[in-house]
Amino acid sequence: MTARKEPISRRDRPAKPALSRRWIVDTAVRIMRAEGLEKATMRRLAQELDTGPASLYVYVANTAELHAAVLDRLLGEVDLTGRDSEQDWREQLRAVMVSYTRVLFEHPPLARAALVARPSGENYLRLVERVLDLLSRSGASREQVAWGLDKLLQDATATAAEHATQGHDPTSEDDWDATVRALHAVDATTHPAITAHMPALISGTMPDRIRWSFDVLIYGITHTPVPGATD
Amino acid sequence: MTARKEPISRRDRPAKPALSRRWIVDTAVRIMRAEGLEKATMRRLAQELDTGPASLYVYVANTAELHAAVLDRLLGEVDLTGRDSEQDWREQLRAVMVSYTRVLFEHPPLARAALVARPSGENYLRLVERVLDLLSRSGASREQVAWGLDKLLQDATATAAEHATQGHDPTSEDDWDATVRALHAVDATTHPAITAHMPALISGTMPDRIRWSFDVLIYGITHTPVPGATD
DNA sequence: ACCTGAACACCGTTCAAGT
DNA sequence: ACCTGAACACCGTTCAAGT
Repeated sequence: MTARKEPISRRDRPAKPALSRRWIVDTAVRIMRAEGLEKATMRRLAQELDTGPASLYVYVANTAELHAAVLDRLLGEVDLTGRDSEQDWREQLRAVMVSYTRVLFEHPPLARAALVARPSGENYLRLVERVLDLLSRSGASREQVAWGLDKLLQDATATAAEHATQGHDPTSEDDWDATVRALHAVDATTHPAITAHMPALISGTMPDRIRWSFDVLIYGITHTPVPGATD
Repeated sequence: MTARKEPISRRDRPAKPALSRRWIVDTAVRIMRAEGLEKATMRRLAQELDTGPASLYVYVANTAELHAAVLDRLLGEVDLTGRDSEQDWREQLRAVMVSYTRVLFEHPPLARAALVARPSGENYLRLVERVLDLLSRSGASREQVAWGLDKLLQDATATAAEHATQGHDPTSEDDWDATVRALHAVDATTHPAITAHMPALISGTMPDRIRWSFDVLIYGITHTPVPGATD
């Protein structure tokens, strides 16, 4: 606690805050919001925190763990309350999933990180608790509810992860466009099914597709028994 | 065609094959099989092809496009034929999806790449054609079949992408383990639903979960009409 | 016209050496 | 004991300059 260094160095710049896991994650979130997750690198973080990259490894094991921590922080923004007027578990669950999807849609690289490094923070557990609670009101078996949770979260996460639009500038939107072009360019003789389904393959707004996916999963989950389940 | 250089340099090493997109992708596939997709970098590829990295950009636009090409090459291994004895479209489709999943499971980084850079190569189109053909035999509407295709491929791709096991050495399996530990450590008072569903949340073998997911999706897809569909 | 050496602007992670 | 400078071993992509 006793100052060993010259007080002058203290006045030169604002007091450098002590490094901590919390402060590192806070900074990573700030950089991600301003410039995207890809800029929240160990080196950049160290620079921002006025230290060397090696120092960060005292508080986080590696980049994957850091990104998992950032994800959990973001999951705190998911709205878990249903509207009070809404009594139906299905619509409350839909609202939670829409909120979760919306949060991930703002940061697709984070959705991709979520597919690799499974989260396990407190906000993730809160989300899991809420989804299980709502889904169990369907009357489906415990096994169906438990396995169904994974499918719901996986579907939303994968949909957000696919939503590339790297810099959402229209110059580099070639990705989905290339697939659409390939589907259109297909020969009707060699690919009759693609030709027959052509308008529908690329139809639908994102909200419509997300709504339909949710309905598909809920219907499937509540009607498909888990193999070997005892109840 | 006329030799301008000393013949001696020709004898020093085997003739350097002419660069081509095909040869680049072949080499990337070879490196991926031997050491994983993460080693199939532009620089490593250039080294392997005895040139500088800049030369590759004459044939591939960037790393994402290269990985998409590698994925399409791998998709050539997906078994699209159902067994002859099997007449049921559902079981034939299941076999195709299991084969697709199996191919991606051998290279999870490729599954992750597939979620980002949508493929559009010939083997991808062959797979799409086959899945649409089989799924349309369910009698579901064109819209349900078209949107259902996306869900089936997305589910299998995301499941493979999640299957991290980076170097499949047991020392770094902390990832899913951490989630399991977090679920177990949860307080029964604050997280009653997690506690109630606990055994089921982590139960099930991968084949059982994959089989159930397929059944959930097929049931949901064939029973959920697409909003605003005309047929 | 076609190709590429060399440079630019970065990465993650480790470990010996400092305080 | 705790922290970190500097190094190691890489990246993707571009562009001026060569053949």
